[in-house]
Amino acid sequence: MPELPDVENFRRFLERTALRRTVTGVSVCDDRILHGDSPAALRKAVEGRRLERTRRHGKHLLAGLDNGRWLTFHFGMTGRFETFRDEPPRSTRVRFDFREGDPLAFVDQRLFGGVGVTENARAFVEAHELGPDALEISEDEFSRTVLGGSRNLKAALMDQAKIAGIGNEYSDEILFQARLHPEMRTNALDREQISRLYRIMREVLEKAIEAGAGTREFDENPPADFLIAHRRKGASCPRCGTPLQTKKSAGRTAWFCPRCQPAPA
DNA sequence: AGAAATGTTCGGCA
DNA sequence: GTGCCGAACATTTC
Repeated sequence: MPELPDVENFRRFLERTALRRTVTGVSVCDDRILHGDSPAALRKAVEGRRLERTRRHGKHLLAGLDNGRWLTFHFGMTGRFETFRDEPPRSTRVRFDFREGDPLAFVDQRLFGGVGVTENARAFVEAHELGPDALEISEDEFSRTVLGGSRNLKAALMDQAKIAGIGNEYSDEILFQARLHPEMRTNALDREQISRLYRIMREVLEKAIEAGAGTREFDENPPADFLIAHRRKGASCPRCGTPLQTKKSAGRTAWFCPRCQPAPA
């Protein structure tokens, strides 16, 4: 679930709770979250260091330490941060203790996320073959790289190598707001449609961030015109009431309104 | 009880 | 190289 808007709010949360604090302890509760790296190496790089800055690229979050290294976080499908006083929350995989303030838990029930350390933030982004962040990409590059070629439009929006940060849920949301069918071909879009899609992509992501994506607040009170909250069986289009349709492709489910997002010719 | 959900990586196919 | 597909990974919820 965590996509660009969620991770942006995790970044802001990390700034509020951990920035300028010194890490006194790192406890790895489940080694699998390190994807083969050793808990000792993580501890050695992080313990005694101060968190000085944060950065987000697509769905990845990095936290800069005062030794020049970066803590890296990916949230997989169920990852999130939580602070606590006494007992760490269930499914805590890594626990960070600070000189002052409450400890921080990296929680990830399904273990698809990851925590690590890297020497170089830029090299990290390159190693993961990530394209520009979805809120940084220019309209020109969006048009040339994301929509270049001839491919399924929804798949193009989710291609992290071309544009980083959009996953299954937000690609559905963007296409719903743009009133474009997920199975349109990228080369079928005209200039005007491309411009509009680019603008709506930014609006959706920004609105989701401001509405608190990734927090309980968002789950309880998602924007009323968003499709996201309706992505479940038996739901209808929040705009016209038509029953939503799904289309499965490569293991992902696309949700869309057959009336607002008519099938390509 | 079995499928579905989600993101990334990887192997296979045209 | 391009584009698409499904499997694998782990876990809980329907």
